[in-house]
Amino acid sequence: MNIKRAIEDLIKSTLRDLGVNEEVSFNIEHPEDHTNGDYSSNVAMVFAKSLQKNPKDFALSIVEVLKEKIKENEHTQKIFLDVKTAGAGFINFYLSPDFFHKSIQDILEEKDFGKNDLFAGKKVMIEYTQPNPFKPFHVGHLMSNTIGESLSRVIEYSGANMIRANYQGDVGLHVAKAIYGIFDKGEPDKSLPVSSQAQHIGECYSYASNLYDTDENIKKEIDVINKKVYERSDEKINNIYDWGREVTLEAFEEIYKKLGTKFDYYFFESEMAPKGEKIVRENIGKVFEESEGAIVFKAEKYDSKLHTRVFITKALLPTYETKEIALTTTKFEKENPDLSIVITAIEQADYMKVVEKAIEQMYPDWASRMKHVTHGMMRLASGKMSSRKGNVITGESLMQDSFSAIMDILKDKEMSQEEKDKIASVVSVSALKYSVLKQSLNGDIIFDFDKSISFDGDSGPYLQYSFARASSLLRKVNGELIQGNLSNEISTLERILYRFGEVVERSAEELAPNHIASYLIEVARAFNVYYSENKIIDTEEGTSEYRVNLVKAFTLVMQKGLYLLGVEAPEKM
RNA sequence: GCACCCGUGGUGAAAUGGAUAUCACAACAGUCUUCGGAACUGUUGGUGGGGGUUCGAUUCCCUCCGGGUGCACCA
Repeated sequence: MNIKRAIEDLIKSTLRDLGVNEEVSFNIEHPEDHTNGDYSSNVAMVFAKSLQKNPKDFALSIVEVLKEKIKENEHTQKIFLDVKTAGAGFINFYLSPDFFHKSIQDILEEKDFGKNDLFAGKKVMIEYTQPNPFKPFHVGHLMSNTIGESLSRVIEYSGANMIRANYQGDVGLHVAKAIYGIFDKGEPDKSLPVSSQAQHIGECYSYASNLYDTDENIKKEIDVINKKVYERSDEKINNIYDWGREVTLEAFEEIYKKLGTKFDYYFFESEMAPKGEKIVRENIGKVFEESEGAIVFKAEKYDSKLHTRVFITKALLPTYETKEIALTTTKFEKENPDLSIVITAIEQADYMKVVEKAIEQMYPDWASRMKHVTHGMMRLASGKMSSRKGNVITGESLMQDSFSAIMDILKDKEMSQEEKDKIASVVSVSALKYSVLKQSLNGDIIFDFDKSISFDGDSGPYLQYSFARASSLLRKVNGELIQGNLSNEISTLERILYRFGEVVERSAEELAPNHIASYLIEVARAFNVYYSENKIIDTEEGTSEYRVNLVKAFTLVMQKGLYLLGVEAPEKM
């Protein structure tokens, strides 16, 4: 049952009864302090002004009618304990113990508790991660992947048919740099795991990249390699290219597996260039124009805040912008999604607006279904991370360090090595993902290694720990359970578990996973407090069935919530 | 220079225009015969400056200051 919607309906019908026909939006929210009710509405204050009434008085008359309506219906009579006014004109709704007890039962019984239909019947394509073969998989990619996977799950849970896509840059100058570096520093030992080989290639890239900026002759050599890669005219280069592309892509695949992502589509820049170029050339004079020898799109003609960008260089090479057009049209031709989301760091924001404006001129219907979601940059204290300069923390090394730190904690626990590996992997991924997802997407993340793998307080492992603790508890329950009288004292845990669905819906609506993360922290805290204050398994008095159900409901919500963040819920850790 | 994003305790963050601004880390003080201490309880400390809109502003508008990102042939 959707209690929030029920309250909204009650208020609306009350307003009609009072002769208020205006359509003004009002809030229904949870007061921070539950002594102010489980739900609270500002409806009286919102309408007071236009109706020229005193908000407190108006609130009182609304409450009077509300109470009548609640009494009229047996169902609502059971749900609400009280409705009253407070403060400047708030109307506060107090839910009954009955409601809370029933809500625990609902969580246990409803198969997809917390689901909503915001995206019901919609096909949504989402593109995220976008690493480049021959370059390291750095923490920025980890961030994009984490956000993309979580959003995918949230939208999916809101009813959509999700299609996950990745776009990888397998052509361009960075490839030539890496190949030059491999020529100079040698190939890695091919018996090593692909991740080590990929790491070597990444180092070769950074090495050559520095030389490219500082040594004029080497720059020329790399430019020659770049041309040869493009033409596929040199067998030796082709061999290295084919091997390097495969190895780095395989290494990415291992990372995706650890992170729990599986893509339905892999798009490559190499496939997009010819198609994009054709589209751009066909629209010269209509959308694009020649300027200084290049083919450009003057976006400022359509929107003064945008700027001109080059789509085909005067050396006749298609740019990233052109490939993006091909990528977009390919997506719509293949899947025709109702919504096409692309997730990148915010540095791409203006670039993407220009490209979207160009697409709008040619394919207005598709353009209207595009949505660019940006997130802040991962930053180090020392400044921006750049794989070009080599001052990156790779996603791989970070995951490894996090893994080792957890192995250290597990070393004295009694479990098999295999079990420890599994747990360390699941917990380390959650530590990293949570540190990204707990905050809103805007704004940079100041990257602090110790905090990103912190295991207590506001962290992913804290969530998992509380889940494992509850699971352990449930394993120990045996024997006859006592029905007993249910208490009228309602714990914080009971007061927030039923809100899960509201939080998921809000996250889907705003495309903001951080709401789920902060909700889960509240839930975990509430559980840990409940746990410390209440005896669940009671060998003397007997174990209460309701308490066991409450713990069960907690594990179900936590498990589903962790899933939506892209994290597993281990029963032991 | 222009555009966009961001300024919240010492640090990192939360808060849909609402009530006494919420957490975590750090610091300090407790809980330890534990249904799993990766836990629980408590203390100290905060909205960059100035205007405006509003019954009410961390939130919206203007301005200044500070940080980040982008602005023609890279991706």
